[in-house]
Amino acid sequence: MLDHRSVNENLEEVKARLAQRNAQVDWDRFSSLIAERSQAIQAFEQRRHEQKTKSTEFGRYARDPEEGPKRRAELKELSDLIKDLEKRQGDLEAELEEFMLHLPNVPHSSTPVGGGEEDNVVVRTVGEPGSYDFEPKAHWDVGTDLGIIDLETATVVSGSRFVLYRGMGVYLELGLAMFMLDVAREAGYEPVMPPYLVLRDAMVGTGQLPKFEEDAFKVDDYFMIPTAEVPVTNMHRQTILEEEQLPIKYVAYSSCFRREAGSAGKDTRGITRVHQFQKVELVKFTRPEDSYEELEKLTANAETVLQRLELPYRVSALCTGDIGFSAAKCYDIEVWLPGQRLYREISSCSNFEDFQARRANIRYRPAGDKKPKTRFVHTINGSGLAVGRTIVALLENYQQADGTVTIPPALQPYLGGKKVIRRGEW
RNA sequence: GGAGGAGUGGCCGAGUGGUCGAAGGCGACGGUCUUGAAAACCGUUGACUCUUUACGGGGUCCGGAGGUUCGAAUCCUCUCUCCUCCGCCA
Repeated sequence: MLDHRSVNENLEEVKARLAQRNAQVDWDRFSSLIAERSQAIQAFEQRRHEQKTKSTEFGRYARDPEEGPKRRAELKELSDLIKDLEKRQGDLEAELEEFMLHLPNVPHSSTPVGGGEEDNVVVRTVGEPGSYDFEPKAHWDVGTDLGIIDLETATVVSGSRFVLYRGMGVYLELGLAMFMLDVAREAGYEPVMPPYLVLRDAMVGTGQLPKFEEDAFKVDDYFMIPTAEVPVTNMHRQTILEEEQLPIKYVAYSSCFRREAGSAGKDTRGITRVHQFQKVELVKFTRPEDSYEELEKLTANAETVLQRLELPYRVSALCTGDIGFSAAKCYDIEVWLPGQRLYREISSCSNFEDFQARRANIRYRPAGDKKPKTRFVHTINGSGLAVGRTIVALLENYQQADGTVTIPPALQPYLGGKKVIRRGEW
């Protein structure tokens, strides 16, 4: 959420910046809300002050047969008026809050300006796509032939857009997760396994709600997490941290659940877009002045996984038209998939600045000075990595002509020393 | 699920209708004293928000929401969380 005061102070600039990300905003409504709210608050507070003064004074006259009833009646009238004023103030504040919750974040100055995916900027390409003396297959063929990905059975059990891993597919999933956790641990992240069901407030805190409710699965009053970013970022909601604690770094392993509303027909083959997948997520809480440096580091931490797995990839800076609702800056890490001959997103690393912190009310107290005012932290997160898509990348990049898949050395210790995945072996 | 109990400032803990944002203690910070430190003593010490160039002046918040009242930390209703006992359970 943006701060309505600073938006109001920099109105023209914010208008222009949000227009770059194609946000439709009723700015006239914003301006009138600001004015009405301020007016309502002042009216209420003025009367409230009057009431406090007179009520205290009333104590002296309460039992006076002359003054008592007279003053009581007068105060009753004032009290009724105040109730109306208070309600009006509350209504306006709620309306402004609702308005602000629907505004996306302002893109950072380093975010490329552009209308859509085609305007994203590749900032680096790492590793060379391998060469194959046969036609590399897509992962759905490789995985199905090996018997480690069973899409047909998943459909029987749960319908479309689900995956069922079996045999070595299971160990691949868990081994990769452990490997990624270790990479993050080396970089100083504390491991977390969060709840998969969260309160509505948590979803509002990280920006999934109220605007994107149709994207989430709901169970009773709970929401199923679309990413561990939600429970992990909200670990510190409504709290004031000490500056010495920052940066706080967590790595979480969790399943993620997404409706994939609005992506009908997109990526229907294979396991790149399913309703449930697992992901290792990196989350940081930092001082504002450090957040962009920390974003670079976090992105590098995610890249380490690909480098050790020796998978070719590239990193793109998303443009203003393609960036997520809550993000000010975002890098996508895309892994090369020879079977499909394309780069596919495997991680998305974003700096939200204080956008989430303001929603979830996550602050810190600067060290040093006598009476430091609390400030909002900056939050950063990124996948490190999406496990399912990493399996996709391994299957497509390490497939052999005979249908087997070799396991990169860095991962072998996590798979009991196994070097090759063969059909029927687990 | 049933029966009790409890939620107050960074922490502990008083406070059952008015002058309470809230005693007292601890902690932290500043100062006096000291060669230095400790002790002692004095002082400061919540968040948010409106208004103001500034100085300042208001308002809100005692788990949350609503209600009663001229006036609520205090009374009422609902709700959330935690603790104890019983039941159930991976």
